[in-house]
Amino acid sequence: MMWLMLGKQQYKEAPCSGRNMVNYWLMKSEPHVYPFEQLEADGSTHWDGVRNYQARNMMRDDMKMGDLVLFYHSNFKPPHVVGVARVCREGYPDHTAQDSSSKYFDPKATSDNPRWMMVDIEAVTAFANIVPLEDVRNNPACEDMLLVRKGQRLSVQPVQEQHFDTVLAMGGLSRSDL
DNA sequence: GCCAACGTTGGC
DNA sequence: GCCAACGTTGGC
Repeated sequence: MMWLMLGKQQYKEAPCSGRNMVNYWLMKSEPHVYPFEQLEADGSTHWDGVRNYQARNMMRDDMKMGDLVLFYHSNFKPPHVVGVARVCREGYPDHTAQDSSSKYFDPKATSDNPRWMMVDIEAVTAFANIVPLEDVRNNPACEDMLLVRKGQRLSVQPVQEQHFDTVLAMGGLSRSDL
């Protein structure tokens, strides 16, 4: 079992070593900025603009090809999980940090030290029905899920396998739909 | 719009 | 290394 520190808090994470091991994640997007429907239309996208070190470190070090991602719509009523995506390119520099015309520009980022990283994800499938945050919170099986932890705000976060399966089922899907 | 929770910055 | 000030996230 691996342990991961998030701020001052420590929590358990599923083992992430081993060649055939699939890990699970949740990524947040504001639907008025980049909705899941856009990912489906695009096929895949690079996840630029993350400017948080913990999220960066996970994209740089931990997210692997084939890892499955719960796609979450934040700043929406109701906030909800909308579908499943998959990591299709592992961590590499976020070029928008070096683009002075980008809103994600960071003057401290250079080609020698890009500072911020991203991954690519591809759409897998939308849920049959969206899963509101409140439903996740009210499901005892999701009690320990990071998403429903008070004060938690990471835009990229690890998900335990049993939580992934639970949310998938709440969305009306099963593994055979992926 | 409010505000709790958290992260970052920078003076000391 | 401490910590106050500030900025951001994101649910409500």
